[in-house]
Amino acid sequence: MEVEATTLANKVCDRIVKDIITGVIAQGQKLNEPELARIHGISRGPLREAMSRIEAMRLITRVPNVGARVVKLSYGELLEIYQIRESLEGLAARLAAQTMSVQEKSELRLLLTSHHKHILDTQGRSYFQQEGDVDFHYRIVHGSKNQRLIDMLAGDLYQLVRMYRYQFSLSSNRPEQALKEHDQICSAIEEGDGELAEWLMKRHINNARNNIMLRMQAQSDPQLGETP
Amino acid sequence: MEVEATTLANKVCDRIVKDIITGVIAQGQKLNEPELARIHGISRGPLREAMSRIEAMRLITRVPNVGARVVKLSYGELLEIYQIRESLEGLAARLAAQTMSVQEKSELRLLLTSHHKHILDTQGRSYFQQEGDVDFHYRIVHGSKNQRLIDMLAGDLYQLVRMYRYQFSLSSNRPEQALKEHDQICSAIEEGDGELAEWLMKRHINNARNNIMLRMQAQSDPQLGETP
DNA sequence: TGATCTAATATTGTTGACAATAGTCCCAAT
DNA sequence: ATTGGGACTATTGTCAACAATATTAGATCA
Repeated sequence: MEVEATTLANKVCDRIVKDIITGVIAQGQKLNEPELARIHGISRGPLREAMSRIEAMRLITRVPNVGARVVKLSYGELLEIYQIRESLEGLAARLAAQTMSVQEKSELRLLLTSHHKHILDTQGRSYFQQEGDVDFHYRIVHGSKNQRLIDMLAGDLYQLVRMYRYQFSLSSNRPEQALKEHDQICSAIEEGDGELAEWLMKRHINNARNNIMLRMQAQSDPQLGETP
Repeated sequence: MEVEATTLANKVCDRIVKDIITGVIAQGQKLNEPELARIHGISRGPLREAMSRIEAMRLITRVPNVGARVVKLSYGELLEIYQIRESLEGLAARLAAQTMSVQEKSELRLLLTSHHKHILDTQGRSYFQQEGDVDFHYRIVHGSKNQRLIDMLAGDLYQLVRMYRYQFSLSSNRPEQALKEHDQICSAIEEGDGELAEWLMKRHINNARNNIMLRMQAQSDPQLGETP
């Protein structure tokens, strides 16, 4: 049983990232180094290293001699992310269809059936659905076997997406529809039809993006115009 | 005249990145912290922060308690990068065609004419051609106005591409062809034809990728098969 | 001769103190 | 009353020493 060697900076990095994503540390909040170090029981050295990493995944922004703040989420940024996801996950789906092993494909199908069951059980509304969605996309990305693609998506972007879901309460209000789209994508992958898988995935993410834009309008309409 | 405030870690980070890209620090080489710190005249604290950042842009890999090494370049990784570039820069070209200002478009065209002149002058073979190519792509990416896309491409991927060009001497052996493709892309952008710009950009990068694969085969063929 | 254990060395991880910069608060002057 | 300046505080940036881990070299035994 090999115990994974790690460092204080790593562990604290993970904890802080989790706190940021779940909103324990609010967006836009200033990060005070001595305070954070005290909270996590380490000194400022490793803490600063952890913060460098968190900065690299763009969860915080740092200004020299001033300090670090948690990023402020906006619908605009979220749309940017979804544009990129559409492109990259389309690619991932195509590659996955071409290179996934039989075992990987059957595991993906298994995941979908369990999601289906879960949606029926909870009548289509549950927190778990969100993480399930991430799972599905996560597996396809890994199925692409393109390590850099995997790192870009699973490493950074999905963290952001999870953060938005937590804090904008972006639970999909169309779980059945999403599941159906997942099912189509899965079928295309099973059949090794890369082109179709890519097309379906892009449409799937574009649908989600449109969904976000609708919500965005609904939320900004009541205030009706910021400048007369 | 506002002097940009910065930190030792930042400055040293830039210098080390440059050394890695240009091969002053060879691929696969171990990075010794005390030695590096001495060379750059700083202590290990800021140096380690710089290294964290360099790790984040995947120019080095770190193992806890063991140390950091410069990444080893491989054709496989390069192909991975080009797959991603094809996807993302296709997107960037489409967005650029839709959102670039008149001024940006004319500057892009100006850049191309200067490239054309330069190719004629040097009869199609020069180091500058490489950086010129980066310039062209760089501008289109910025024209997309998608800040996250800009960061992903200009921040990390292009650094890698430049590193490969330096160390694999990947000078394009088809500068006239590349210029022609650039010209087509530029025209599509000028006309605001996003779909065409995307398609052309994807084909352009795919061509470059095929070019790399050819060279890769030519280089590995002589050894003929690693396992009988 | 070769392998394995052990001690010595080098390198990385961590800490607390010091220096430099930015933010604040209070006071005075118009 | 408001604005400008200056001292004070808080926070970030940097350093050098210490602790923990990995690597290396040498010695011992089969």
